[in-house]
Amino acid sequence: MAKKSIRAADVAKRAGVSQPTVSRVFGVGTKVSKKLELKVKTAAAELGYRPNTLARTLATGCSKTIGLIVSFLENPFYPEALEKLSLVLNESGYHILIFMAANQAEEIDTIVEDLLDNQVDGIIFASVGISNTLTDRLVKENIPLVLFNRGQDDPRLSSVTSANFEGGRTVAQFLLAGGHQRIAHISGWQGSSTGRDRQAGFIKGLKDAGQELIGCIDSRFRRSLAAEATRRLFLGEIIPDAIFVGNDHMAFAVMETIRTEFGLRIPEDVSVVGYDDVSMSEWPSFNLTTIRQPANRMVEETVKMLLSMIDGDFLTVQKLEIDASLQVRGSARIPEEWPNEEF
Amino acid sequence: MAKKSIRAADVAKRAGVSQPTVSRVFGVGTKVSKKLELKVKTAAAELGYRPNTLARTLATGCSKTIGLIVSFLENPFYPEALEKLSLVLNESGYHILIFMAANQAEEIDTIVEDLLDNQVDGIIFASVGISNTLTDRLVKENIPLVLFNRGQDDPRLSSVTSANFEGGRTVAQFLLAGGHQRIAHISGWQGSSTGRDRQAGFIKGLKDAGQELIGCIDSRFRRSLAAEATRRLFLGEIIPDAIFVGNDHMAFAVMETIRTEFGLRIPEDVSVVGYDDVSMSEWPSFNLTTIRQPANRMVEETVKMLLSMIDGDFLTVQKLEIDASLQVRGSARIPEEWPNEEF
DNA sequence: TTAGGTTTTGAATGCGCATTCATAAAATGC
DNA sequence: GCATTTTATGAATGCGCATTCAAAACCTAA
Repeated sequence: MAKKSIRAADVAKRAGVSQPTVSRVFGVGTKVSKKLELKVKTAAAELGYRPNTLARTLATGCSKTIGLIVSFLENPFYPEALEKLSLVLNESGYHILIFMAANQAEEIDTIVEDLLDNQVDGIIFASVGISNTLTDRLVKENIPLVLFNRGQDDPRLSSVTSANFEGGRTVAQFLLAGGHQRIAHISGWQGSSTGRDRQAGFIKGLKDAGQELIGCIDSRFRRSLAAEATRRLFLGEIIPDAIFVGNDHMAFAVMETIRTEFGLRIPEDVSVVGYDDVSMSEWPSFNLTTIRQPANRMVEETVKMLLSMIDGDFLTVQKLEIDASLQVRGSARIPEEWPNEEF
Repeated sequence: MAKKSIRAADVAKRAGVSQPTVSRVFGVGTKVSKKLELKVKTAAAELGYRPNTLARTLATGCSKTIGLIVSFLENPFYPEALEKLSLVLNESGYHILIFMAANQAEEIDTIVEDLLDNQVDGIIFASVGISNTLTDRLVKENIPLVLFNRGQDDPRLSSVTSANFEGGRTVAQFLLAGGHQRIAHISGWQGSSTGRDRQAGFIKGLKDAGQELIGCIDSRFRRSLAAEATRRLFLGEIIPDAIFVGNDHMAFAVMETIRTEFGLRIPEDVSVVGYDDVSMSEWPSFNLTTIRQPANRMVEETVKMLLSMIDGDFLTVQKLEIDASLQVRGSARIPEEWPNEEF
């Protein structure tokens, strides 16, 4: 059907050399005399030759593609990260085989099988967890793997997250400094390290000052659940004067619910703080005070880590936590004495 | 380094058959006696054998992966579409090699080369254009290709869009029926068919009623430009009482600028209508009246079209326009007599 | 029972490239 | 100028699977 593609052998014949020579010209780290190289290159150009990546992969065992499993794409943090990830990986000559996943273990397993069948050189899990048995397999098969924005206890797993615990604590200090007395938390999924750590840090921060949460609801990073949680909080006995929400995506829903369903003002009546600092946070409609999770750096570190694992440096296995600082905007009362470092 | 992988030949030896027999068991449309099939399958299971997709691709010339080039990921329409695309393609047994692109011809060319080197079976361009020379190449090389949410005149190109012209016209009729007198348009990129068609339809709709735009600014689907355009419009001599914005993504910026910078109310002072109906449109903060572009159907049709082209049915080449209806919400004055079909 | 026909199966080959190994060419030393 | 080391090249082989083709096994009918 399609016109037969030109192979290295065709170029070789035209250039009057052997096929391996052509292969060497287009390969990396292989040497050919200037003279032949020129002949080969012109012949290749005349024929419009391009090496077949697949054949190369089959021969070398290295595909220059990495598998990416991502979920929660409705949270703008992930499209943003995805875009950067693509950029950085492409710069390093890697391709991305992408899969969307709900967060079910069996589904992940299937996807990973699929990735392995396709000979990916490494895998990035963006905001998805991995089962123990799957970890066993991947480690045994020596497949480099990094968890992005999600940590797991297993010491064999590398991950890049922000300093979620610290971030949560910072928020607590900020809200306390603002004199809030009735603080609640609408948390991210407690089945995820990010959700747990942010919450734990937050609670710790309150506790250190002798305060306790007046309410804490797991809304699993979902807008609808966050809105529902907000309703429960504001229909309760004690209504909060501050809410820390597990990520920005949910925080927007919380803010809207507070405003439209309860007619309260932000931050006059209620302070809201989020986590992520997605670009939407600075939209005037939200102007959300939030913990800035630097997607750029997280992506860079993720790729760096993965690539060095691919290069065989398994000492790279580590759990990296990127600093996460508070981005003060207008959705939460600003304490008088708060150090105004940001801007 | 990694444990040597088990090949079909290993399974064959263990099952006491030949390698081709194993190949036939795992291939499609190939027959093997029940007896041998069982032996092979148990042997394969015992060894944990999985066929190497790459080798298969090399042998068959069909990779079961499609290349996806996408830009404007900051517009939530595309993450939404991407997610569905992934779902539908995976269901059909296809994988996605994804590339982000700014919209520059040369960059696209490079990406496409890359895709071809990787032997993709087909390509989807999501919201990116394609040059004539590239079209020539792809057509000559017989690479199936579908443009998603972007049309081009070239008769050799397939595309799936919504009925942008009609959509634009509908908005015009809606705003006219609402009695608006000073209507402006902040358009999508006029270098894209979507941007042009929506604008053309809108203008036509106005013209048919004897009205004209009081202002029309190309904001190239970008938030910042849309905000800037809004400022220009509202600082002008005649202040609009209605604005049709080329997509929701920009419309949000327009609404915010109108509210926060000019202190005007929507829809009392100004009506705003968008295009796409991304999920954010129904958030209370925006409650945006907009043209609903059914991502689900568009994705399904795109995949259907692409797959039948891959199956060799090039009669499938066509330009498909999906119906786009108005989703009436609260961001624009609702005419008394407007047929309330939606919900 | 045997000729003719229908399936099944295996040996051989190719997909396009990289790599080992042996040989030829060039460069170096004295 | 010759022996020795270094470098450049080509023939052969393998990556893992699918497919052609011919041989073998199985059926069917008379």
